[in-house]
Amino acid sequence: MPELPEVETIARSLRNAPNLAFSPSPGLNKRPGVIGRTVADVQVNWQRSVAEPDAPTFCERLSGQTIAAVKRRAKFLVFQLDGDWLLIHLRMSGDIRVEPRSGVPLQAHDRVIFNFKDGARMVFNDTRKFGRVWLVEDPDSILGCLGPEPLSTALTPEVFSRSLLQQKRAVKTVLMDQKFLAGMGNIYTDEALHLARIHPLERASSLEPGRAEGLLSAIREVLEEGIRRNGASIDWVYRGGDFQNYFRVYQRTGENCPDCGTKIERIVVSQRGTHFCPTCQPPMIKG
DNA sequence: CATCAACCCTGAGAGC
DNA sequence: TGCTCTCAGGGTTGAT
Repeated sequence: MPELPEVETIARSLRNAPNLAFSPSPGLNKRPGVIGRTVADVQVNWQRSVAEPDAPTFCERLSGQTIAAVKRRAKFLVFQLDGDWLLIHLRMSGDIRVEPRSGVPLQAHDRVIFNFKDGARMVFNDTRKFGRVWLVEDPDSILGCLGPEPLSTALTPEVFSRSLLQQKRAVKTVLMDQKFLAGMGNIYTDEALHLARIHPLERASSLEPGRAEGLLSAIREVLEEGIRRNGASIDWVYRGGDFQNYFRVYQRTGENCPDCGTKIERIVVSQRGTHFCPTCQPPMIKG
């Protein structure tokens, strides 16, 4: 599922020069981007993929607007247009393609198709239909409640530690709370907790400053490695990344811990499959 | 406020 | 081989 590194990878490819040639399987840095392209019309194949406004208004208002910039905030793709902002959340199975409008057939699960005036199109494909698109005047109406970006220098170890100390919930639950920290998902949370040698069920408030700082470093390390490897390609959505080959614990239940060899265990935390090493990440002894 | 379960969906994988 | 069944999973919503 796309988390911060996957969305960042897609955002970067969308910022590539728009005049690159379309070819069957180009590397991520050779795919044509969308900056400067103008929307001609929009086709919605699944109404519920459009969160706001209603689908007909969404299509009508987008027509004629030009993409000025593409950014990422948390797991959102953020497109700055002429007056409005287009937001896309890929959720579990969403993906974005940029391709020619003619000569290339649409695919199964193509939900929203943005046709550009220059003959290209951007396609939002989403097998499980969990993803959403928004068209809003003020992006903060959707993004305003998000917590800090984990890679931002504004998030200092001191700030992070102080925030954790105020949270009684399990540390994994807290890290995945988008209001607390923006962009972490199940994969990178499990990976970061293993790297930091912290049990996923430990109360966040029990992490003293030293371990909180270690946790922030681990979060940044796994996110940066994910971005460096162009994200992870799993859930049958191939995005060109290969971080899935370097998971320490995620979906490795019963396999050996890369650090100590103990069998990786799986539990459920906040309704999410959670993978950890019982030796490297021992439960806190209350005292 | 914290916690928890249901919900939205599809297809992979298991079981038969 | 092919059918049916179970389940994962991000984020939202509603119940406890």
